[in-house]
Amino acid sequence: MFKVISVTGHARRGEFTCAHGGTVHTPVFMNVGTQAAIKGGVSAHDLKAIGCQIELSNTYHLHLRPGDEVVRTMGGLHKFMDWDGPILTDSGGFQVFSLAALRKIKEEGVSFSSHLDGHHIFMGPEESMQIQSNLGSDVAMAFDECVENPTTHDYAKQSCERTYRWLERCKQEHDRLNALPDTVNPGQLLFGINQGATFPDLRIWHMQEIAKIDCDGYAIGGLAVGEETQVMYDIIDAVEPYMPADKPRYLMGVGTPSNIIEGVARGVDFFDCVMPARNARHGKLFTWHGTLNIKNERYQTDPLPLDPDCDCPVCRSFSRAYLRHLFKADEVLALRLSVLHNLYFYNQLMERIRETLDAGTFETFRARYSGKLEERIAD
RNA sequence: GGGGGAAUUCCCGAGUGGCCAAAGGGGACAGACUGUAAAUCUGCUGUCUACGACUUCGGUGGUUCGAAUCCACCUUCCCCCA
Repeated sequence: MFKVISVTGHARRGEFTCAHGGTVHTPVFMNVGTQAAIKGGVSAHDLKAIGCQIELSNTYHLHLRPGDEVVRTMGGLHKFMDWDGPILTDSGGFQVFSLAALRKIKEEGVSFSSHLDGHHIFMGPEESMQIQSNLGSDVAMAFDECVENPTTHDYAKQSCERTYRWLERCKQEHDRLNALPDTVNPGQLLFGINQGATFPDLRIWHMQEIAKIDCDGYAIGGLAVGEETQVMYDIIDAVEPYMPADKPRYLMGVGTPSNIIEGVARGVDFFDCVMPARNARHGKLFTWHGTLNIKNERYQTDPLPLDPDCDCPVCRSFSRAYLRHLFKADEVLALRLSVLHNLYFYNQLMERIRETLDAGTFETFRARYSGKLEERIAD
């Protein structure tokens, strides 16, 4: 269920509820735990402490390991990872893009060579739905093709027409599985995904078509894959008027803090991105004053917390000098603390966005921070 | 006391006459990262008035058109025998 509480320009405040957890307040950032774990040694238990409302896991990866049947046997993803909040599963569509060298696309679906051992895997709309049903996530994503950038209009057209046909099959299979007596999560929702590369005409056509299929939410996929940032914003602007206003909107895989602020301003409700976790593991940390690379020599004897304006568990306790030391000494704690901080920052960013939307000061917030939060911290 | 071996750029370690400012690791320094094949990948690591020049391979002195590489002595370290 989704309810729009208020609209400021195009930006929306909303409430989302699903089979698990309480109310998800949107706009929201989904914390990414691809393999039922946040990389860097962060467990589902830690998610609460860093303000995570909803977690995201991956169909392809969990199908390969441990296997969705295993997860089903263990009672579903929520029990398996001991997270009782909402879980959205990505469909494997992104792996059609990221594992391009290892797959072949046909109308029926996609053949992959497992990146783990090379064995043959077939995944089409039905398989993706079955796996996500076994995982028991709260939101299943439609199986789509995330097209690489750049591409031709011809290919993008052919691809998003196929993705449309795949959504019809996803919807049918999803409804069938949800109705089975022993399904893991009968309340599982389905989100459709808009494609069309960087071509507004295809994007709009595709959005209009998938809106006719009754999904519980709609995502914009295939962006932030190498195109200029402004192109991404332009596509969102073009598609947004055609997205059902009463359904949640999810901008997949995005993005930087500024991308998120700009996405919210354009009417997006859900985001997810590996960036905060991956950058954290690589020592690049977000603060309200800009980014910093904690491994840099300048922090060797810096007694300040990562961000003096952050009240996350890491900033409350540890100095930059200590964090830097942990990185230089290859301690896994460096990864854990950094990931906790960056995810807290992202979750806090969303909270500030929601607060300023409620207070009517979002545009001030946007003007102050959009385009700024990725810049290197000033001395 | 006798015999043998070794000293290379921050570290380890290749290199035994020109293709050597010197392989390869490591470390240091810096950068990238957008629905995670990423605790990964990339660059850089003698000096400079920098597509060229200069100074380096324990020290000094030789041989040679040319030496990190050959010779002599010196210094330091390691191993074996007493």
